[in-house]
Amino acid sequence: MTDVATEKPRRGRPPVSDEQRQRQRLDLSRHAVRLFAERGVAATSGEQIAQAAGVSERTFWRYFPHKESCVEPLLTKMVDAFCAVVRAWPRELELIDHLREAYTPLLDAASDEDIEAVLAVVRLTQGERALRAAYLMLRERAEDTLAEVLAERTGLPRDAIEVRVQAAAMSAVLKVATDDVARAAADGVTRDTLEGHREQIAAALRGLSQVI
Amino acid sequence: MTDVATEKPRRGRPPVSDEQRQRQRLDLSRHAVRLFAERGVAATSGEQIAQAAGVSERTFWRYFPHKESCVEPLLTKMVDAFCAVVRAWPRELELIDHLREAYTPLLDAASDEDIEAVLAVVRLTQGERALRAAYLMLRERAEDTLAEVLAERTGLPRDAIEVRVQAAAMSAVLKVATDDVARAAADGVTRDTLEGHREQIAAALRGLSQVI
DNA sequence: CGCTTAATGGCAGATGGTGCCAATAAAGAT
DNA sequence: ATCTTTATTGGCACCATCTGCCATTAAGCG
Repeated sequence: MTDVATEKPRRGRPPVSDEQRQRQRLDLSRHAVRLFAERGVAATSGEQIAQAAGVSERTFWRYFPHKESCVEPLLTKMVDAFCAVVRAWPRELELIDHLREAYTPLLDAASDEDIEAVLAVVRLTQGERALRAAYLMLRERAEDTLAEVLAERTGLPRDAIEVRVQAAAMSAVLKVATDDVARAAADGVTRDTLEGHREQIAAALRGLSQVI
Repeated sequence: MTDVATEKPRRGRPPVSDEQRQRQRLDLSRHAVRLFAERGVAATSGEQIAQAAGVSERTFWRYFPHKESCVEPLLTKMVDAFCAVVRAWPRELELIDHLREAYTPLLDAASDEDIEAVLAVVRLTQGERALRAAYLMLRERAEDTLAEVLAERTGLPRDAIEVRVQAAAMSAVLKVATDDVARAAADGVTRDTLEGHREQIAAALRGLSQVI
């Protein structure tokens, strides 16, 4: 066998592409979040979300295992952006400096027109327990990515306690700073609020090194 | 009015004491966790938990708003113990030293005969998504307590970003170390595993200060 | 024992979420 | 164009989760 996935005569309807599926999820996500914000999570039924997005309730439940996971597609945008920046962290630079010059995912409007939506979701998680739980789970998944980067950097094994605790701490920094910027953006996102975010992260990192 | 709650002729059946209620919750909690461990969360219905504890399903749902919150009474034991130790942190001591001599909640069997049960729950949260979410929510609530202590110590306001990020980081340290000790205690809790826990926390704290 | 209030249990009902099957859609083969 | 094959969708039945409502019971007190 030269390639495992090579010889496939491929008959019948092909499965939809992964990007296609993600786009569908994102679309459903947007409708769900809008409804969540308007009337709260408890008062929004899966049927209503499905109807708003123009699909049957049954297929809605196929795209999301739980109602609260509707926030994932939007929230991962932010978390993934942070992880990507950390992954690109050059050895010779201090983290704080690297972030200052590379972490602009919220400013880079060209790369993401959902900024307001993402911040709105983060704000929602501050009041809706179910959404907060989903958010925290997402963050913990992201810790694995951070741990991998840190492991490579320090030469320690991926599951060394130092590595994992540092990853968790970095994640905490982003969490606190993000909560703040989301609150600050409650009434309109201005350039200032977004630029303030980087300074928040910087301040948080400085605060972190003062631990003990 | 000398006291707000003073003049109460108190007629009719008195409400049960708070401790009584907590004990009932803890009892339900133990049954629930045992069933969760035996057959998984999804395969355990509220009705079964109620039956095991000898109450009606209706009153079970009055004690716990969600099935997963059954783990709270046991998990708070551990989180609260940590918070209490941090609260007693004397100004003149390094945190790491204070913890070394004061953080023995898991060793102090006299104060808590549920050690094994607590560790079992932590282990459960590592495989059951729903329980993990409840655990993370609990931890985030505890961050407020930690933030309060840190605020008092540093003189900064309770909601200063440095304070909150340090609280989150401390919480992360405990989380990672606790996950480890729970895993280590998978086959029986020995004195060694428990004493190792303090060293885990120490190692984690050292790792934390190396961030950047 | 009556009176008052709190806790409990039972029942109905909406919502969350899954398994199953029929219907439809999208491709290649004939 | 039609047939065959496979993937997605929708509809339906069904169990579990959780809530509101009311009757019943328990616990105190005069």
